[in-house]
Amino acid sequence: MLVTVFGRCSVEYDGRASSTLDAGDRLVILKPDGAVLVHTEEGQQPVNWQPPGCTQEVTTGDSLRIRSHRETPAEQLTIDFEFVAHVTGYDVTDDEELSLRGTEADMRERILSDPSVIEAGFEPRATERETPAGAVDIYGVDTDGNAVAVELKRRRVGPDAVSQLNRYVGALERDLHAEMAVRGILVAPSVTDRASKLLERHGLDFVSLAPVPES
Amino acid sequence: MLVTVFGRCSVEYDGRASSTLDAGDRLVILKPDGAVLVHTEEGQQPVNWQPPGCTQEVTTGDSLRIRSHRETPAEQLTIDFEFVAHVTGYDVTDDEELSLRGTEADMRERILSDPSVIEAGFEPRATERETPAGAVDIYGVDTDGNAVAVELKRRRVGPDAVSQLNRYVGALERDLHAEMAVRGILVAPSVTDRASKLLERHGLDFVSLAPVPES
DNA sequence: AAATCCATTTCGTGC
DNA sequence: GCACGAAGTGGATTT
Repeated sequence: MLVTVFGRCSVEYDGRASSTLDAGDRLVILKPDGAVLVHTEEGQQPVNWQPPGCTQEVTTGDSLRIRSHRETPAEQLTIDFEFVAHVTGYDVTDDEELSLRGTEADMRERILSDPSVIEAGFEPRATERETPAGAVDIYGVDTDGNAVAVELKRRRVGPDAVSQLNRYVGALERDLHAEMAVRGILVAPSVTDRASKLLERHGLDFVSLAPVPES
Repeated sequence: MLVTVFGRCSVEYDGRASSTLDAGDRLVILKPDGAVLVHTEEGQQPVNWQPPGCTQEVTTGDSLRIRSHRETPAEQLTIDFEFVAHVTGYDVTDDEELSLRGTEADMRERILSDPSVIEAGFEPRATERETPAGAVDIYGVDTDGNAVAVELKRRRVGPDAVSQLNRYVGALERDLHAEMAVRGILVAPSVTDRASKLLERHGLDFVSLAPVPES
C-alpha cells in the first residue's frame, strides 16, 4: 500500500548528514518499497526523505510517530505528528515502464547510424571503450588515421565535461603508447564560455548536436 | 492547497526530452507553487514531474485530465485519468526552515576555525576565491610560502573532483604568473583508486576529513 | 537569464 | 557491495 499522511509534524534525520525541522503542515508519503518522503507546500524535492529499502516502524501512542531506518549507511528518520488531518492508503500497482526519448543514449544511436554528423569520414569503432580513466562514449578513427574520443552530453556543458574528455584523451594517449595521435571531440548542444576556452587550451574539438532533432 | 490524486492514469511529457507512460495506478501531487509529481509504487524519484512555477489546467470532461506547462524551457506534462480512486486537498503551510549539519559549508567552517587540520602552518586567505576556471573553496598559503588551493568534498570522491582541483591549480598558476608555486589539496573523507592515481599524476595532495566529526 | 557547483543528490550499469 | 557517470537532474548563489 502507498500511504499518504497530511498533518502537522516535526522531522529529525541523522545519517550521512543530520537535520532538524520544527513542526509544520506537511505531506508524508510511505511507499511499499520502503521509501519515505516528507513534502512541504513548495519545492519539487522533499524536505526530508529516506530511500527505498528502509524499514518503517509506526507508533501510535499519545501521537503518531513514524521511524524509518537503514544500515549501510546507517541512517534514521523520525517524523513526529502533533496533528493528523488525513490518512489515505491505496494499493498502487504499476507494471508499465517509462519510455523516454532525447537521452544521451539516443544521441549515441544517432551518431552510430550516421557518423558524418560528427565529421566527414569519422568511423566509430567502439562504444563505452574502457580506458584507465573511465569509459569513452564513442571511440573511433578519423580520415587521417587519428584515434578519436567522443564525449556526449545531452545539454549545454561547462568546464566539467571538458575535463572529463581531457582525462579520456590523456588516458588513451598513454594507452596507445604514441602509436597514433588522439583527438577529443565534445558533442553537445552548446558550451559555456569557460568550457570553450578550456577546449581550446586542451586542443579539443566541439561539435554541436542536440539530443532531440529540432523541428 | 496541496492536492493528492490516487488513480489509474497515463502520462505524456514533452520538453527538454519527451516520454510516454501507459496507464497504471499512481499518486499525483499538485503543489501550490505549481510543481507536479507523479509517483509510482516504487522509487524515491517521481516517474514524471513538472517543476515549481508551472501553470496547471484541469479538465473534468468525460474523464479527469491535468495539463501542466511552462515556457523557458517549453515543457508540457499531460496526465489522463482512466479512474480516480481518491482525491485529497489540504492547506499546507510551513514557515519552518530545515536545519542541516554535515554539509561542505560545515567542513569549511571547521577548517577556518582550525586550519591545522589541513596541515601545520596552513593559513587561509580567502574562501570562494575567483579564478578564470571557477571559485576555489579555500585559498591560502603554506609554511613554505606556496599558494594553496583547497577543494572540499563532503563525501568520497572520484576522478571528477581531482580534475576540478587541477583546473583551479592551473588557473592560479597562470593567474599568479609564476610569482609563487601553487599546491592543490583535496579534502574529503576518502578517494577512489582512480582518483588517487590521478592525484599523484597531477602532483596534488589529499587530506582525509569527514563532514561530521566521527564519534 | 546564464553560469557554476553542491547534493543526505538518485539512479542505472558493470565489476 | 563499490565505482563511475548520466539525469527532463534540482537547488542555491552570484553575475
